[in-house]
Amino acid sequence: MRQLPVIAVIGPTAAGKSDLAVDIALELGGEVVNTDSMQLYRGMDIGTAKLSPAERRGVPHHLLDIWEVTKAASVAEYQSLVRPLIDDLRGRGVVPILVGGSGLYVRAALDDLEFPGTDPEIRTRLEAELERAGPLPLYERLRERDPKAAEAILPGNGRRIVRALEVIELSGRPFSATMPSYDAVYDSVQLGVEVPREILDERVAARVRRMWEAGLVEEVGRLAAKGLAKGRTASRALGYAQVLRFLDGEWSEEQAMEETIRATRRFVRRQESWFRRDPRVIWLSQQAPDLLARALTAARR
RNA sequence: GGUCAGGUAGCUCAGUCGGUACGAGCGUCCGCCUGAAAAGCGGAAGGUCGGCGGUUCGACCCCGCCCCUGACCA
Repeated sequence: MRQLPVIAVIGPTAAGKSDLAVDIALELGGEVVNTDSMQLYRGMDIGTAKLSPAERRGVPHHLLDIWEVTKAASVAEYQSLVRPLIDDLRGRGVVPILVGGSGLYVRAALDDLEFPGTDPEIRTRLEAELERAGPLPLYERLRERDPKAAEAILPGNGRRIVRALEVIELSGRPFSATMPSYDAVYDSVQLGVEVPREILDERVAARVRRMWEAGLVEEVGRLAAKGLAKGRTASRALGYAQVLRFLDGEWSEEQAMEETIRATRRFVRRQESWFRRDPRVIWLSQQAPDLLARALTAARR
């Protein structure tokens, strides 16, 4: 019997990916693999809309709750965890069903992406320079050393410029040598869950309000005690960043909630434009009554 | 009823001592980004400057009347 492809359920926040993934898993005897950068954090449950154990309906979920909030997220590290996991599942004849809205993480799992390494010393030095002189001098240097990379990165994007220069210095090769492609390493199918924008925006607002009712503020308070504010990435997560500002007295609670809705909407737009450009994605309307059937058809091709 | 303040981009507001609105932030739309990707970066579209008259070569800016909003007085 032919092995089923790796399935990835992608799409914007609040589109209904997690539930569909469980549906598919139950149908195919698969297991779920998280591709969401923030659900990797332990204790970040309400704000990341992590499925509760009951909602997982007995389907094993992998790569949830593996990082402390003080840990800085890293795609490269994520890749080193997810690849062996996928291999293991396939080895057992289990269909891996990836779910999550972190586009780069999905690519890191599925595609032939290599992350050239990092060096704290170089990184620190470049970041200090960025702080001191702004992005332009760094950008000029990048243009000299790697014109192709400079073309892909905008002059004001300090963070990306620093990373490119770091890679060049570290590897002695141009950053552009390892730039992305759409070459998959697995036989895979990406299912994009699509929701009309107006409806999605409403779902986002409703979901954020529900998070508040479910105790997001208390959750953030608990994580704050564990050093959330010091976490370079976790403290920036949608909802968490805003509640931290509320807890600091900078914003009212109402304001924190409104800002969370606004920021989530912006995020949704970015997710859509990221996923839209990948021609391999098979888009399915979340509204279709036979969504699961369509998803299974697409998965079996 | 009176006094004062104000009516400029979808929203909140700058601005022009009369010479084609340099507007800004937010929102909207579009896009970019390989070790922070729920982060980071960029581009675009939006205005007959409350209405009607008047003064002027020329008014969003001056004058008159009107409408609307807010505060205060009665």
